[in-house]
Amino acid sequence: MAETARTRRPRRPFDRQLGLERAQRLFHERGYDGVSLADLTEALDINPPSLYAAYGSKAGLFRSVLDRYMMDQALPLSGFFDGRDLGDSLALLLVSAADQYSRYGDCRGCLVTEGARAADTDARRIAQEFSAIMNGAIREEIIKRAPDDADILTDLVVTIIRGLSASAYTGMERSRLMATAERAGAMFRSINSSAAP
Amino acid sequence: MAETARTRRPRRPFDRQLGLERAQRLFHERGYDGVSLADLTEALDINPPSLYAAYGSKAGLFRSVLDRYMMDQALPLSGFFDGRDLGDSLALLLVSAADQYSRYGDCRGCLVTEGARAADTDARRIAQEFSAIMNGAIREEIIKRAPDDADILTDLVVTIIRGLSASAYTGMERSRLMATAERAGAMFRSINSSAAP
DNA sequence: CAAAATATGTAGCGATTGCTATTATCTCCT
DNA sequence: AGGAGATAATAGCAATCGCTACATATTTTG
Repeated sequence: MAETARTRRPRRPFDRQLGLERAQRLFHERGYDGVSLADLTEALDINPPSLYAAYGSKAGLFRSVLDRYMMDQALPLSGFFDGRDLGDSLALLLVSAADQYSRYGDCRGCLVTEGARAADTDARRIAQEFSAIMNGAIREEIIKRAPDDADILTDLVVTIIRGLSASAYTGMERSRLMATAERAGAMFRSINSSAAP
Repeated sequence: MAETARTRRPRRPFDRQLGLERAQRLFHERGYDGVSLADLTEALDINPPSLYAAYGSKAGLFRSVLDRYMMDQALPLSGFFDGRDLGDSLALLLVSAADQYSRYGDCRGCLVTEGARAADTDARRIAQEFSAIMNGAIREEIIKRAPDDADILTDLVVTIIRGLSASAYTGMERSRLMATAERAGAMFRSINSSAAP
């Protein structure tokens, strides 16, 4: 071809880990549907073919991002539950979630929870896989302490966590979110006295 | 013009109220971002110019839909609060929300709450306007009964409602959602004994 | 009954979507 | 140094996005 490009700009292989980091930030700030390929390639400073070679697709990149997110942002569940009674553990879980969901400036809420209702079918399915893993892990901890109430308690905790994520994502300020989680947690502390039907 | 169309199909003015109904269903099932103009014009059985003449834009149609939704699906707040103590009122509010969010087949969760985190900027802003109205109304009822705790209690109830909407929207089955709301409500019933700091 | 006003259907706009065929450049290995 | 293989950039694909100019049909009005 005639090759207009004397302006062509060769480069060294890009850092895929750094790319994941930047993509995570974007997805977290704007949600899967709110981020376009163009946004991603610009943020990672690469061209579309590189992105596809590295991550397979936009949804594939999202999956890799969620993997990374689960690795280094997943709440240390067993740490919450060890050496505390169930009510205190669940309270701590809620407060920790609220803390994380409002700690990082524009990356509010839970990336997985919010991703689970993307309009894009693939992204939603992927996020819901991760969501099921998280919820299953919570259930496993609860079932050890309250086998009879594990299902309902898990549903309740997970639902409140989803609420915290939603409130964080839609802009509730950090201090109020934390107070909300504290208050919700306080209700769990009386769990042993009010749990029995 | 040459006019290929002897197949052209004239019609009477379309029913805008019925159009709103069908659009509401679509937005509720798939979310704002998940519904395209093509989806809408097909569902309403009209052409794009008619949609724009009637509702102004996709976002304008969404606003009209939310208006309609608030009119005939808004929970009868004052009914919940009259003649009950605050804990019972809030419990009833949660259970009623869960009931509504899981009652209508594929239209799960709260249209306003879910709309408030659309990727589309306009849709999000519009839904958040309505959300603020709803939350304000809840706060007004609470403030009459517990002026000192109104802010935190409102945040807590609203956050749990958001969680119920999220759980419903992402597919939690009705019986479990209802049980979750019941359980969350039960925690509010002890509110008078545990509310004071 | 004809003209004005209103609302429709046809067709397609420019922009953006996620994605890829092809080509140029780099690194590595002998 | 020079060829082989890997990885990047250019350019642009078909499809869809929200939306609109224009012509045709219907309804209302004088």
